[in-house]
Amino acid sequence: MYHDIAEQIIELINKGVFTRKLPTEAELMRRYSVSRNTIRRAIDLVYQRGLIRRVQGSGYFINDLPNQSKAIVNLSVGPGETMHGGDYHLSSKVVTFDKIIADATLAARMRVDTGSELYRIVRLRDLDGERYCLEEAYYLTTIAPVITVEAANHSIFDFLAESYGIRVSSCENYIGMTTLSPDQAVVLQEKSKQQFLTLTQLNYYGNNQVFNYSTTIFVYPDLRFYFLSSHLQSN
Amino acid sequence: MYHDIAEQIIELINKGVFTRKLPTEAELMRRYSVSRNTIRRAIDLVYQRGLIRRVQGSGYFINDLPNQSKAIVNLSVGPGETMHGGDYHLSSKVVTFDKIIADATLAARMRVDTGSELYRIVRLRDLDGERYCLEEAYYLTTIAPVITVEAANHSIFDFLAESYGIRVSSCENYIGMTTLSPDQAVVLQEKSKQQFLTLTQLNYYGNNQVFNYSTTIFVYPDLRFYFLSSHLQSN
DNA sequence: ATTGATTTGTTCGTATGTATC
DNA sequence: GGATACATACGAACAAATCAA
Repeated sequence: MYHDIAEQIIELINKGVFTRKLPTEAELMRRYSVSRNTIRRAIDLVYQRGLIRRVQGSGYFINDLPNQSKAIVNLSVGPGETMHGGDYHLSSKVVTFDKIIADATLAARMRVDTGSELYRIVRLRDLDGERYCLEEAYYLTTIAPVITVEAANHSIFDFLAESYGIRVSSCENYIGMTTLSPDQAVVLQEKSKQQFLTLTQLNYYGNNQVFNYSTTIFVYPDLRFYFLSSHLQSN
Repeated sequence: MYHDIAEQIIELINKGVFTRKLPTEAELMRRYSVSRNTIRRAIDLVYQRGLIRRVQGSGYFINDLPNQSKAIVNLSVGPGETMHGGDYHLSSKVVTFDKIIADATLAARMRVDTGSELYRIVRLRDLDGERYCLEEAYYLTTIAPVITVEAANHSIFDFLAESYGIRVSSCENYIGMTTLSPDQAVVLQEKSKQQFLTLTQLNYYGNNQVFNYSTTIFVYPDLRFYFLSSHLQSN
């Protein structure tokens, strides 16, 4: 339930219903007819998404991300809706779609046995008509025996959720830089010497297993990754 | 209290006392003589640091970050102890240390008034003797009237905590790429055409105000930023 | 400047649900 | 099916920071 409440609050923030602050806990309790604990858990989720700051004695303040950059990818939120703001269109074109056998390095990265069968899906993605990224993703066929081409052209995660009830529980993220391989340079029509931001993600299925490994190369100009981190306070 | 318990658990993970899994909640309750709620809150913090995965009915599994890269910066943890693992030495050499007046763009980024007085501290940092990063940081003098050179050569955040009781509550992070300015190229002894990873951070003081703004350029080879994100599950 | 009300933070207890083993 | 282990939800009390009269 607190998940639902969190989503509703997030939607109200994105719609601009809540601007500077959230309502107080007491008011949210009345609004949703739940206990304080439940409201606070919902607010935790909103907070973890990097949308608010919490100030004891004062309230919950909504973060207004400054436009330092044309495009800001919010990595605190789930896959598929990473762009900050909301009004944009992300399209996909499948470049490669086949089954492969995991070699030693790929198996190590995905923490599965060498020889495991994997779907390989390479997609070229555009953001509002402009070239956005090249994504190379691997899925364990033992977990998702069938993935359709339609799904690959839209949202694979949505497909997996609907068909197999697979939901991502947590995701490890690695950000770095890389140059393009000759193949990638051709597909992306970019120079092979230039450096690009890359995001490597390891998605965990509920049963404590990696089911997806992906590396995404971003060619969108002046891109920024955003996320909020909260800190432990020793005393 | 759950902060302290979280730190102890984290230390036990880093020391290798807990390897594959954490003890069960029930056992941790006994061990620390606290209620289940408190243990769960502590575990929440460990989880948010990206150190464990949670699996209902089974337990808490410790993440073992693979060595994809020579250096992995864990951004889920606080400033000053960002490197994964623990056994390393980060040294600082102050390049610039003065007071300046915020111009329009800097003021906008820090969300303060134009004309606010700021400390500017530029530091060159080495990791285990190897050139690591160039950090340009700004601090509001209204919040920290005096910052010593000694502090700048060591940990400014520790200094602020001890002297003024300032603790970071939350931190916005922006990751991108940049080329070096001529000055920066000279200081770093790098080519001005090359691209480098940059991390821009906005640290919030408890009272809902930005007190620190910094941009760090990383020149360490093959660096990766790591963090864990958890996802909302709609149903 | 102090007090009092408001608002979030922490901790306890309890009960029930759900996934895993 | 039963036991174990984590997830969710309610209620209650007090602490601590903030804010306004």
